[in-house]
Amino acid sequence: MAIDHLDGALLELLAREPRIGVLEASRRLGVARGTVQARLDRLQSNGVIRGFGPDVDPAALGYPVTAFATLEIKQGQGSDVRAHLATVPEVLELHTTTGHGDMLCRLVARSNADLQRVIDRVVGFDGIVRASTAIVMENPVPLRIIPLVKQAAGD
Amino acid sequence: MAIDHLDGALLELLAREPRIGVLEASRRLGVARGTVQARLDRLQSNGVIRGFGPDVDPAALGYPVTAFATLEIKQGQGSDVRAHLATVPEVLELHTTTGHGDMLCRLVARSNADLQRVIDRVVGFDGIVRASTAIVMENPVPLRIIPLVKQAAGD
DNA sequence: GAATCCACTGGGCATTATGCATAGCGGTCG
DNA sequence: CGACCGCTATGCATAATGCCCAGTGGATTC
Repeated sequence: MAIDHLDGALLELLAREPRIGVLEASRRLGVARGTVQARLDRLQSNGVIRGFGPDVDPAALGYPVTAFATLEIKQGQGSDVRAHLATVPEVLELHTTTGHGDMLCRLVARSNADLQRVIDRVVGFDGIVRASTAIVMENPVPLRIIPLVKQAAGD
Repeated sequence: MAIDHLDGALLELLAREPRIGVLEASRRLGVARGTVQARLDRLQSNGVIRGFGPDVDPAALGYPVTAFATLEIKQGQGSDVRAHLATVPEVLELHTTTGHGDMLCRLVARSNADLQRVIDRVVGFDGIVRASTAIVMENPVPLRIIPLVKQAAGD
């Protein structure tokens, strides 16, 4: 669970050059191959590393528009709405939250016009009372984890 | 840019079993090794595949609390605020948006109490007028891309 | 219709990485 | 003090990689 400095360096290295193997990583870090292998195994069974899935850019797939929708749900309809949203490919992520809305989801679309279609599909469902959408213009900080890893490693 | 069915199957396979190599992938897909290699190269130079970075779970790192904060920014202070937020490790992601707020950011924290510290650090900056935070309770749909890939591949 | 292009196939080859096992070497802790 | 643990270092058989090439089938072009 706790991450030491070597784990942090390993994660950072993997994040920067994901295609390197265990051997190459051990050379870069200046430790033995077995050590890297053991750390990697531990990080994965710990759940710190969930996987190495390909990082796919929706924009390159033809979905350059991203938006966040806050949804208000009719009482007791939560699980129906979850199931409904899970069937929409353009829903990349869904959270239930505290605060003014009940759910927050990340959407992508082919264009601003297409976003209307996506939103209609998302909110065209009985349990959803209201939706408010924020279209993403810029993404100054893309999803990142390294700064947090460094903080977790350096304490 | 356009994704065909083989590309889709390859992406799906890589997402499910990221550690397999080119050879194994070619066996699974029933195509020649060179084909898989060529597709992978193309997908990467296309930008469809950004990389294969390790998927790190903040919760396993000791940050089990996730929240989304909507920020209202003083006119003209945008770039200062962006720079400020980029220095906070707990800010995993930052977007500028249309709508009621001006920015939306994803935060993590060690606990609900710790979230207060993070928020204080985030909003303790001159250009930020107001912040409203939604704490994530559940994550029924974790960040996913496969359904979208399938849709992009199957048209 | 014929020539051309292109992606895919299937094979070969040298180099490199992997998985697995071994033994030695400091540390820490009961 | 002895046991344990993580790291180092090395060896070896197996497997994957990067790179090469010649051939084939389908689509495009002239």
